[in-house]
Parts: sequence; structure tokens; C-alpha cells
Amino acid sequence: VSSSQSVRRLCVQPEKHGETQAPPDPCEPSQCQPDTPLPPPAPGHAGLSVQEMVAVSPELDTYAITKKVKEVLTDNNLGQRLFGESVLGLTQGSVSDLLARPKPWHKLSLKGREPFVRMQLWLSDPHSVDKLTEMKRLEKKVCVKRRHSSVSESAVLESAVCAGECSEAGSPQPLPREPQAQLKKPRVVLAPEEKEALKRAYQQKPYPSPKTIEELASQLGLKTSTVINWFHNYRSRIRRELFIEEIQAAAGEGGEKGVAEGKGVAEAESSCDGTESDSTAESNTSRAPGLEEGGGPADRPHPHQDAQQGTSRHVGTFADATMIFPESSALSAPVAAAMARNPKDSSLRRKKAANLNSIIHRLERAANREEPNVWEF
DNA sequence: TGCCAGTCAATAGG
DNA sequence: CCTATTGACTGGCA
Repeated sequence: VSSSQSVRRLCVQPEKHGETQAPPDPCEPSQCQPDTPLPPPAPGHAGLSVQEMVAVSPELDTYAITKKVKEVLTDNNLGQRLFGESVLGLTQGSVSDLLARPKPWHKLSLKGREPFVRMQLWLSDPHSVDKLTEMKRLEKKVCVKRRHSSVSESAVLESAVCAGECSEAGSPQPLPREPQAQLKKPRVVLAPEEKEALKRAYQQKPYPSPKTIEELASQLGLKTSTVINWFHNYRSRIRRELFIEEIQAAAGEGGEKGVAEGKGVAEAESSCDGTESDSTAESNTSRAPGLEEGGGPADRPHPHQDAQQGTSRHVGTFADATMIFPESSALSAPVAAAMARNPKDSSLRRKKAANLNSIIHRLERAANREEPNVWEF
């Protein structure tokens, strides 16, 4: 299966699943592939690799970052595909997901933070939009050219714009790739009833035993692996929904109520699998997803690396990022926008207070160490 | 082994 | 074209 994938990735992925192993990386930026400006050359950061920047990055406001990115992309008519492939090294679907549901910084693993650092970097690059626009133009040109000239010399053009995704709808020729091009197993699409059944099962037992899974699979006529995958995906997507609430609560209200209270689980659950209103209106079932309920086997954030949370964790504002990623100060705008968009009565006031705290916090930190202070309040 | 975080990539819908 | 959704897969971890 992966054979086809790796082929496409070559262009953009610097070290794909290399995970955290990526050391100082000499060829990280765009050296490997000429004309493939994937990892932004980290402007003004003395050759720090993105991984390194992630390691030293202050807490970033993932929500504000994605908000701004979405704004810039739409304002400039730039697609997620192009942005993802040339800036983040991710596919369109992943970008969409990331932009729509950014996880709070402190819940992200090192690897998960990478895209956000890249976005931050991208936002702070005054020419980011121009570059992408130029790429878009170039890409289109190559596609047109290829469509007209015979497919032969496409290889040459390929490297010029990499990817050259002009196929898709136009010419459905994902490369003749080897003999059994038909060996691709069709994507499983669960029927609404099947999903409903699985959701019901989930409500009873978020972590079904192998036996239960087996039963479910046979009852629904699905492969057990499909059922297993479904549970994994469902759990993690629900979890993510909760993060979002947390992030929005934090953005909306400055403090008061502890942000991460078990509340909201219900809504999150019902809106989880994207198809929002899909649950055919019969959602009378007092939603009681095993999540957190009484602390059963249910979830439990996972002792990843989310150590110091819970308490007074000063949620990063863009200003923080600015300390390491100068020039990004202009980004505080989205924060303000985010504030405004949530007409929660006094939320604005609280937000301001939080902002003040943030400033104080930064001043304190600056007093304790030397940091490139290029802030703008 | 099982779980999770991240992703990919097929596909549905605009 | 583009974006959103989602089943499946990879790699790390306990």
C-alpha cells in the first residue's frame, strides 16, 4: 500500500516518518530537492531546524495560528493542498483537519507541534503569500503544459513544481505504478446504521474487549480490524473534540471556572464524527460516553508529556511566539478577532486581563533570562 | 499487545 | 477545482 504513498511524498516530505530522529539535519530546508521550498528556511533563526525550533519554542496559541492561517489562505485564494505540501509537508486532508481542530499546544507531542511552528514561521515571513502564489502559478503552468504536450517529458517538469497534482479530476492516471495497479483494496465506507451501532457499542463500552469486538464485527459483517480501527479513531476524535472545547473556553473566558472540567463531553460526543447531525435525531440516549465517567478504564490523557498543565499554565498568546519568532507581532490581530468573535459578555474584559497577565509573565521571564525581546504590546 | 498521536489518501460534497 | 470527513496505517510507548 505504502508504495504509492512514498512515491508522492518524496517531493515534499523531508524525512517523513523520521519522527524525532531528525538531528541537526543538514539538508532539511530545500536542498534535497531544488525548487521544493518546503521547510521555510527559518528566516532569521540561524539555521535552526524546525525540530530544534519546536524544542525551544514557547507555548504557541494554536487556535490563533490556525485562525490566521485560514484567513490568509482564503484572502489570497490559496488552497490547503498547496499550503500543506509546500509549507507543512502534509496532505490536504491533514491540513484541513489541523486548521479546523487544532489541539492546544500543551496537548501536542513534539511532532505534533511541528506544523504549528511551521505555520508560525510562515505567517511571520513577509513574503510567504507571494511565494505560495508564485508556486501556484508555476504549478498551473506546468499542468497546462503537460496536458498539452505528450506525457513523455513530464518527468522533467515533475521536479520543477514537484507533485504537479494536476491529475485528480482531470486525468485519472496516478502513474501506471507497476503491474497489479488494481490490488488497491477499496476504501471501506460504513453505513449510517453501522456507525450508529458502533456508537451505541461505544457508549456502553469505549474500550471493548477483543471478544466484544469480534462479536460486533460479525454482527455487522465487518472485519475486526475495521471495528478496532473505528474505535481507535472514534476515541481519539472525541478526545480531540474535547480539546477544542478547552481551547475555545480558554480563548473565550479568561479564567474563572477551571477550563478543563468534565463538562461538555456530551456535545463533543454528538458532534464528533463530523457528520454532526447524522445521528438521526434520535439522540435521546442520555449521552454517557465512557470518557472520564467515574474514571473507569476510560481515557486518561496518556502520560505523554503533558506534565505541567492543569494549573496556572499561561496559555500562550502570539506575543510569546514573537519572542522567538520575531516579526510575528502583527499576528496579535487574530487574537483580538478571536476575542471579538465570542460575545461572551465580559469575556473581552477577561481577555484583556489575561493579556495583561501574559505581558507581565513575559516581562518576568525576560527579567530572568536573556531572550530576544522584540515584543509589541 | 493494545493504545495513542499523527498522517495519509480515498471520497463525498460544494 | 476545493475542503471536510474518515478508515487505515505507522511508529512510539508502556
